[in-house]
Amino acid sequence: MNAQMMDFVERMGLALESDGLPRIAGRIFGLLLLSEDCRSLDDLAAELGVSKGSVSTNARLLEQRGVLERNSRPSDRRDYYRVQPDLFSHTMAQRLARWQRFHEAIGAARTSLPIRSRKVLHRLEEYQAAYAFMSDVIHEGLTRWQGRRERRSAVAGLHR
Amino acid sequence: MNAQMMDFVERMGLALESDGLPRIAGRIFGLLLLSEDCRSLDDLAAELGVSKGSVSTNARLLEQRGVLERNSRPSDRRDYYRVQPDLFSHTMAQRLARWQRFHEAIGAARTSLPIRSRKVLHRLEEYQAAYAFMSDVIHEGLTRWQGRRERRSAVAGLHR
DNA sequence: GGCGGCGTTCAGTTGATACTGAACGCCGTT
DNA sequence: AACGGCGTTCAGTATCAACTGAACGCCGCC
Repeated sequence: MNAQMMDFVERMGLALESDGLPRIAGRIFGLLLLSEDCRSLDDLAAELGVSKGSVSTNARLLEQRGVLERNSRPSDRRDYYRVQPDLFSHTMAQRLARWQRFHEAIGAARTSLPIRSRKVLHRLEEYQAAYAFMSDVIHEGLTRWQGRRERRSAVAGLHR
Repeated sequence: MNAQMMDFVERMGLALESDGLPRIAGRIFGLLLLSEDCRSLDDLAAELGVSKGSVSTNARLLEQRGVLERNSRPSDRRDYYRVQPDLFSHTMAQRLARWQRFHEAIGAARTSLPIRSRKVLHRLEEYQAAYAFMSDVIHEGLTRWQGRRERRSAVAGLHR
């Protein structure tokens, strides 16, 4: 791994850290983003210079979040990781889900809290309406994008 | 402040904490979300049971992020805070901006890193294309929503 | 010019969590 | 059945950031 790649990996470490993930998770992600093939845990640990335990924990974390994909090979006990092929849709969906929890908290407050002020009630209603609207917009956009994607890969299939 | 409100405030504290902000910032936000009028720093500190210093720092942080708005009153040296009236658009724009930084890092990698693998190159290009597409979708949706908002408030103005 | 109320700042403490490294369990092989 | 390679787990450590509370600077008022 050359210096520029290490730099990129490190930037990804910080980027995902600011997203609430451990820094090593970000480094794993960055490294796999630049990797042609799947990589084993020991491979990742060696390349990043971190302990095997950290790589194991964080790779599984990223897999659970839909960022990485774990593969196995015949007659090989090792686990291999690579970035989720449909990375974009997964991370987008992930963000939406996290956002929705916030939205639900406001909804619960609006219905179950004894709110006297009309101004406050109106504020919460408006926020929820805006969320619902944008949620639809984003979901609709995502399905449109996936449609394009499938069409393109179908065409690419024909060219093979 | 009753128990249910404290519960909501606390939930907001955790929610914004998972977004990279201090917990107290989330609590301030939650409290102001349920408040009819502006609140002074001392007021917030007393109601939340935290130090004045924390409230000062975190309220300014939220103001800088476009979440809160700082007001002043004639012949009163105190600062008053309330939630940004157009909260939704601001937080949405904020999220997009943070996301774009991530996107730019990938763009820089794609152009300036010596990437041999076509597979990797294609992966990065696809991610960027998806980002560009969704960024447009979201921006377009936001302006549409703001249009609706203005029309509604204009109608409300007629009814007054 | 002293005084009190206000927001800000900063050193110190506390609390949380990422990370290490060693121990462990599992399993196929010899 | 012992061994080696693999992933996982966990106690211990180190690092980092939030939060406190006290000191500070500013400003209008008595």
